[in-house]
Amino acid sequence: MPVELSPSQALGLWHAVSLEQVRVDKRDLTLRQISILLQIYLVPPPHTVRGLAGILGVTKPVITRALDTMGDLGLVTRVRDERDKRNVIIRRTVDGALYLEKLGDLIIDQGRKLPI
Amino acid sequence: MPVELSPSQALGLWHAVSLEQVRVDKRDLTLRQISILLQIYLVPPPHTVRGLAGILGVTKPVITRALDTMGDLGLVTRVRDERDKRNVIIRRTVDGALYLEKLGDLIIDQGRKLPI
DNA sequence: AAAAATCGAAACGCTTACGTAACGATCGAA
DNA sequence: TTCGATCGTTACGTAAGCGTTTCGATTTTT
Repeated sequence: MPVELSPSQALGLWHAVSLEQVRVDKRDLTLRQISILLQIYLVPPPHTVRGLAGILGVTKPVITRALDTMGDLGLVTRVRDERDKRNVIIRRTVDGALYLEKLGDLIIDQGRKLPI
Repeated sequence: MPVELSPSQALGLWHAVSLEQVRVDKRDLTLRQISILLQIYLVPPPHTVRGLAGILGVTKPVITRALDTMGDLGLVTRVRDERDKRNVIIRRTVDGALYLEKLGDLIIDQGRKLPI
């Protein structure tokens, strides 16, 4: 059941959500960080640094730094993989789930408010 | 004619669009920058630094810096207001319009691809 | 057991962003 | 005309981002 959007609806939705998110939340995540966060929470685990780097098309240090920052913000955690100790498994947190839950609500709300 | 989205559709859409935008475009704009860009292009002018700062709920230097960066990227331009020379009018550019047009297409495409 | 491959992180120098405070330029009112 | 208010920018020190390269730890291969 796809979602059909007009050009004005598409950008209008992005506009309203981005604006409200900026107003509500002090944390100014980059698009990369948001992508990582959504990937971790919407796609079944396990998630590794290398895997995320490949999916986003960026280098590994980019992922490491994003995880550092979002870790400080409490949005994700890292745990060593005990089966292969070279790997690090990225795990979800309650705060991260809450952050995305609010974002989802925001998208739904702003979608309802769209004109035309 | 509002857009009705389920929670999974809302976050799924955001996920797919963010991910693809990161992959396609090297410029990693922050949510603040994207908000400014959309505000400039979707809301009738004139746009001033102070006005944008008020709308986003941030300080003026934040806007100035975002305009510096996006100006370097060719996404916006600034012109002195001749009627009141204290003001600066932020103007759209061809590249900026192109950037948002592609983003709009991406949102529409990913909306169509949404499952459920 | 030794060598090669792989993982994530750290180091490097540089760029961009932040918040707060101060700035010069300009306008409006006293 | 002078004084205060308002505009956007700059300056300051700090934090976080980048790409590239190197690193230690671990696993796999030979």
